Amino acid sequence: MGRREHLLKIYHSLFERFGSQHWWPGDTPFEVIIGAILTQNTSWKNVERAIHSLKASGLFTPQGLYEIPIDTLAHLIRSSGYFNIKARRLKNFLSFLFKEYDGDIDVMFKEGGLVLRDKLLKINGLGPETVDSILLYAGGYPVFVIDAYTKRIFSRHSHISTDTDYHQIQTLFMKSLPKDPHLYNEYHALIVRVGKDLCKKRPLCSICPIEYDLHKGFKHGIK
DNA sequence: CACCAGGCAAGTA
DNA sequence: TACTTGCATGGT
Repeated sequence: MGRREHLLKIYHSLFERFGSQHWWPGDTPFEVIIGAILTQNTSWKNVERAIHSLKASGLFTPQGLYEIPIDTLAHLIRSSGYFNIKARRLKNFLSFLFKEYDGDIDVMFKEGGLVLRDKLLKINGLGPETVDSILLYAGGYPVFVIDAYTKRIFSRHSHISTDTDYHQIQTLFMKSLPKDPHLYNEYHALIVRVGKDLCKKRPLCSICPIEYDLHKGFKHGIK
């Protein structure tokens, strides 16, 4: 079985088991972007509280967050942890948004995917996972998001080695799978879903839907 | 009590 | 370049 078929098979078995994950939770692309920054190394539960606080402040708009003092912003997002550094990261993004696109998210997403990705990566505080989450889940670009769960699960199941870096893993998925934002959306969300409990501790969990596929002949990871 | 959560940048050698 | 550390709340 080829890589494409195998990755699709894993996807289908995950989808069959867990169903649609309805990602990204958020009412607007703006909210998705803010959530992507706030959820860095942080549970989504704590991020929800922070977003709730931001909404309650009445300033949950690009303009509102652009204008409030950074200390006030830090206070509002307290529950998401790392609030000082995240307040700065939000400010960095908003400064970029106003400087480049007059504060208009829709205008920003008119940029080509590769161009926008490079620009976002230059913002201090936005790394590859945050940027790709923004592109896929807020902008609808066909970009596969890689995270700690993806690395852990797919290395444990021998599809990649433990030292395969972000870009290599992303390339593996994107070269193998059809360039479909909906597929990338659901696949990443399902990986997070299965990583949260099933694949959490054991090197290979017998009840993990991915393991079933593992012993069917797919042995080559990259490198 | 320890450890983790939908990372990233900065410091050190 | 390759490691290590700081950031910080809230749940288990």
